[in-house]
Amino acid sequence: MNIDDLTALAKQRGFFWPAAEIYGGASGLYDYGNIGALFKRRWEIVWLSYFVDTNPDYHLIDGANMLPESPLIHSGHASRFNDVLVGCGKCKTYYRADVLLADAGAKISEGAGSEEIDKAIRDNKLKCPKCKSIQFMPSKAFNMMLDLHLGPDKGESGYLRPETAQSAYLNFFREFNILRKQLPLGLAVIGRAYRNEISPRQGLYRMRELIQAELQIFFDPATWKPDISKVRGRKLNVVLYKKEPAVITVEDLITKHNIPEFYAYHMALIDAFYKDAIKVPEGKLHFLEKGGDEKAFYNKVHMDIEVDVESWGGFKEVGGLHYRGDYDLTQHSKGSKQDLAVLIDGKKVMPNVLELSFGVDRNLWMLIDVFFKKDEARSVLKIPPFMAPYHAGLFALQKDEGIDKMVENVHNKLRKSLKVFLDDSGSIGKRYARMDEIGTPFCITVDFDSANKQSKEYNTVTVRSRDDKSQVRVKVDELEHFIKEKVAFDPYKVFEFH
RNA sequence: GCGAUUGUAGUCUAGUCUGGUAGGACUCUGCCUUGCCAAGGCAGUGGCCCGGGUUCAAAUCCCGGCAAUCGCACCA
Repeated sequence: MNIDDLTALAKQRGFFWPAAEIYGGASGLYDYGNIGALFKRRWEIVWLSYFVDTNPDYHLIDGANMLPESPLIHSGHASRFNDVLVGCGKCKTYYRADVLLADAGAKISEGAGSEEIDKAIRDNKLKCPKCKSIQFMPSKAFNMMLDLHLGPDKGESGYLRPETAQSAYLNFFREFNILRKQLPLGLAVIGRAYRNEISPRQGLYRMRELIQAELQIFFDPATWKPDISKVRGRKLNVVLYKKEPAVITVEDLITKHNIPEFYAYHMALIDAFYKDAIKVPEGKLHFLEKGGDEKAFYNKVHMDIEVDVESWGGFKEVGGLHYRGDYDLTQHSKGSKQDLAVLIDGKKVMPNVLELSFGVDRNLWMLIDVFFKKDEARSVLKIPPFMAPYHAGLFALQKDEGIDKMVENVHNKLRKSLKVFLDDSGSIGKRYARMDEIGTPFCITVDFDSANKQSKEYNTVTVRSRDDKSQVRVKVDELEHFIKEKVAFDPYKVFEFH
């Protein structure tokens, strides 16, 4: 499926489309529609139940999307997100000034301002790499963060948060005190982050407003030992830094490739989430290790979780696993002048952070791409049943008073615990087809026999399954249980958490 | 941000070069027919991305904007 087909499907079937579409849209901003919002909710619930609810030490919190300037100065975002760009006056190509100067061997101080950089460009007689011109336009700071003025007049400076992680770091100390002062402690946030991307691209891949689902695990590196025996023998597809793709066992990652035990454990945990729970096909998921310049400076170990997404042209990042050391809390200790180190067994410990980070929008796009199957006969979104926006469609086979009554009866039985789509327009085949395209796993049809007291089939309905079109007759009284157990998500059946 | 390509009903698309009543498919609505896999018949709704210019006349040509795709750059 290519990018145009996917966006057409998304618009047609109610998943997502450009924000402010009737005004021509806005680059990098998307709205979720009636189906997309349900789809997103399913993904978030599944993610939470797998990564957070399975561990009594992990908790969901929520944080402000607007933050004052100070925490983002000390997190490093205000300077690190703040690139000085310089444009060639002749060919109008823009470059990052620090990169250009470094390539020319010029020395420039960290966080240098525009004036210093313009002077350095002149002093070093820099040439445009493309057209060799020496006429550069005045450099200008470009901040990836969207700035705010909180309050009247110019107001207090602030930013929309560039990552949800900061909400977890800023709340760590209070949560640590509330939650019995123990490590490890996990704080999860699902929410929006904002980046003023220069060039949003590829649908939901790079957006200016994005949804992140992140789990920040605060731990004492001296003592944290997840039970590695649960993941022993698991084979992972890994592309180590500057290496060829390989299949490596968890043990080998630890013993032969220097990956920390807790890190390898979480790689396996994530691997099971995608391959065993969501059923991303073997070979379509790998871990890509980042190193050198591509790795964020504070990360000790950094791997992207990538999935082969046809409409994005290959393997693309849908999540990340980052061992951030104690960078975040150390920085916020300095910035806030509050000591965020904690006392564990009489010893001061600056907690380390392992970050499990997922792009929700990207994951939803990926699911559509990977699981949408089209042939001459039909189009089916074969997502896992627990991800489906609607659990079931409910149809009357014919127009008939008795049947309509039975439909209402069935609907009342199901609606409390299942999301049911009622449809009475068009042929039965057309109604099945509509449900197939939004991934509804079951369609319930009430026919004459269902409503006919004389019939042996009285009070039964047919349940048609999305993937193989097979049908079974189910008693109305057993229907709720029948469907519920098939659309439920049980993380304990996927991974041995305890 | 630079460059190339593109923008026509809800979706896909013909028409644009060479200016002259915007056509089709699917969808959607109603009726008839049928009743377990996108059936058929009849009828109907709905469109040239936005703004300006040239012209008797602009979907078509020109300028500006917005948006999308691809490439470059960017992506702590």
